[in-house]
Amino acid sequence: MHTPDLDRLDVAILSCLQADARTIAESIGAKVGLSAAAVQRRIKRLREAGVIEREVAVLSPQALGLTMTFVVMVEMERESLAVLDGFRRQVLADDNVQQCYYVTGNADFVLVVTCRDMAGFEAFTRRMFFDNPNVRHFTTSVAMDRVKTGLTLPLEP
Amino acid sequence: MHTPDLDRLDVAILSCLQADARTIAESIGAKVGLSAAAVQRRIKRLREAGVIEREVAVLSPQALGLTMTFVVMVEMERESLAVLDGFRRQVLADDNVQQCYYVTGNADFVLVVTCRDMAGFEAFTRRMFFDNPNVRHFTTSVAMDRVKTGLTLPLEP
DNA sequence: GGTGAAAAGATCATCCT
DNA sequence: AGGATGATCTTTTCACC
Repeated sequence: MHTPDLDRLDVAILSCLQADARTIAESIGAKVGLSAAAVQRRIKRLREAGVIEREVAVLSPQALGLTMTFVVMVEMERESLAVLDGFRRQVLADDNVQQCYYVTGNADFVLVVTCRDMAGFEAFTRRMFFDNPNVRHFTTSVAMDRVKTGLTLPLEP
Repeated sequence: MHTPDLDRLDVAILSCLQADARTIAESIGAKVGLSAAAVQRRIKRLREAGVIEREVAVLSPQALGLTMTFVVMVEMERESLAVLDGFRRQVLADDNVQQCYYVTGNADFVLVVTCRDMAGFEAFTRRMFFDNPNVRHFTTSVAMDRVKTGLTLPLEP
């Protein structure tokens, strides 16, 4: 993915859409000083260029009974490609893993995990860590508050 | 937020919408065995109940030139309510902070930060940490790979 | 929860600068 | 080339069953 030829208008449009993907083209146009049709065309381009990856519904974890969030730092036994790739696949397949980053430093992976309750998290640690001989160590932090739940990217340098 | 009265149909609808918020009611209806109008009505209810918090466009960090992602653990000087709240506000106001969790354990906050480059991250650490006497210590992990970038919540227990 | 008409929005071709 | 205008189709919305 390359060529980010984005002018101020594009940025303004993206800013609207990442706040609310259902904002109609007319409103966006009024805000940025463009006709509705022009806005639509730009949106189409932005979608095709992959700048807008997709449009999704953000669900309330609370409403779904997922009241607990954890941040888990995972350290692997040996950092072989096979081991890392295996864990990666496991992470992608597990619905309780909301996010996963492969990082430098002491830990190898940082996971954000949502669970219904502590029992759910225990079950998660079992299948994810204890049943996996490649996991050397993991450190759990319980999230007391989701201060910011990231979806919006900074559009201006 | 309460009332989680979600039947299988609701869950199926939510599953479609969190994958693609632009899925039209007709397609969803065909998939779950409901008329388009019925699907729309349920979606409206889910929105009003707050189960669907919002619908957003997911933008490509790469296309926006935000090639670097960091996971930062932050430890505050004193855990007074005023200090924590001040930092919270700072985090919410900073566009480079994609996510922030207030957690138990050694660290007080876990941040996911996106930046254009290392210089951008340095500027970030300055305004966020070095210029803040309440920050005792922070540990940075550079994300080499975003294995999973969380938007989908597990809908089935 | 289903059906059908009306309203709203997106899409496309065309013209304009 | 990029942006405005108007016809047309799709999708949502709402009354009613």
